Amino acid sequence: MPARRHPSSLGVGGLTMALRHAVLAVLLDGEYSGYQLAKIFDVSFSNFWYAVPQQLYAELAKLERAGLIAGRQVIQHDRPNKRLFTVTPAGLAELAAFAAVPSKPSSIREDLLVMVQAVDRLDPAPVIAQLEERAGIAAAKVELFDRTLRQLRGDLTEETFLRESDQIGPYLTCLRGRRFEQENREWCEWVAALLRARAPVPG
Amino acid sequence: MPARRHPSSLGVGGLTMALRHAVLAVLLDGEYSGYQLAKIFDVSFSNFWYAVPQQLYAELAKLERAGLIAGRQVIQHDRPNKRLFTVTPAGLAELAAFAAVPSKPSSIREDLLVMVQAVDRLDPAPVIAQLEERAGIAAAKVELFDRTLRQLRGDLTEETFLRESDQIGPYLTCLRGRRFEQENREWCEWVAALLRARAPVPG
DNA sequence: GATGGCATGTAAAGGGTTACATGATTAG
DNA sequence: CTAATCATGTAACCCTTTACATGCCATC
Repeated sequence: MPARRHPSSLGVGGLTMALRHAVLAVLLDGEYSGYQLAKIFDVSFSNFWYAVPQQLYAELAKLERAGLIAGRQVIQHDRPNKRLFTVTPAGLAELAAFAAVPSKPSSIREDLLVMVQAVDRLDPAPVIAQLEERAGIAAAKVELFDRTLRQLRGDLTEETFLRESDQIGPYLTCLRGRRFEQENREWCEWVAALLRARAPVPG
Repeated sequence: MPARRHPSSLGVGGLTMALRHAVLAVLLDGEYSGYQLAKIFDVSFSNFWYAVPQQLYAELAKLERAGLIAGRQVIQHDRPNKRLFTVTPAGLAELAAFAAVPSKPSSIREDLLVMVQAVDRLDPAPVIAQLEERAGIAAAKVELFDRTLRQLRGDLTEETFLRESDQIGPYLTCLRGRRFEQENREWCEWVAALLRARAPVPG
């Protein structure tokens, strides 16, 4: 049986490039360096994708080799030099092709939910502690997203902004992030209170 | 040069076995075969983790070798034989250790959000189509979860069930899944309508 | 005799996480 | 002098995904 293999193309034919399109989408907003992207994709800030710096530097290199982004060196005297990247026409075409293909719903995979699933047979105390901590983290993200939303829409009301601005994509994804974290917060607080009421723990 | 390392190492012999604990948590509810687990972890059913059958068979083999679960052969005459697995005391201890370690928030990684992020520079029509399709999928999952919740609580009201049952973990995670899908549905519908209003498309 | 559900895997490729590594400049 | 921020990577390992593979039984 001859194994049919794809020549592991560095070029554009790939089907499931995960990070690739997220980076392209962010770079549509403007020029960024790997370091700046790392902050945008940081777990405590990202509203639609998460990645660590190492991933981003590797992906930027691949994207540049594939001609989907172009980098330019920026000499700085007060700090280390950096390279800023922009999306090329080929990169925009790649994004358009990506958006035309039906996407699969993302997997839910959350360690905290695994713990809650098993909580009937475990000591609830550490689970309660983690739920309460997570509720706090979620609340902080809600506030962060609210600040980001205010900044994005400037002086306009949300309604006006969404009707007239030509850059609403980041606003819409930020709104989704806000809703998710708000739900997360409410659920964590509610479950923590419930578990506390059932099996009171000191502290 | 001796180790110059960050003080942020968590210390606990940190292997990040991802699926492992999810499987253990589900097997706490009772005996299941790989095939049955595959249905529970299926994308269209799972409320807190998602995995394909191949992953599960591999993980079950590893868990059994590690002594965290025990399998027993069940001879069937009307259909192929199967192996049912249960959690061993060592497996329960592993879960308890897992629950005691602070968990990190899960990454948000959603192709559809990447498309919305970039929608200002793309043809909105396919994005709108996908948002509407996703809203329908989310609505179906909400209904599925509602049926599951009713089944889990039986004749009891939710309040009574949550106060008195000794198996509320699966119910709580299912509630989280329901909330997530409901949010998803509302956001997708809202964004689709907004994009339609801004750039009317035929159809 | 074809389809569909039950039941269990192997192999290869792709993507993500962790650990390790380097070096500049500014603020305290 | 120390820490923090800026800036960029490499390497190894682990996890996930996709494709391939097998075989039984019941029903239509």
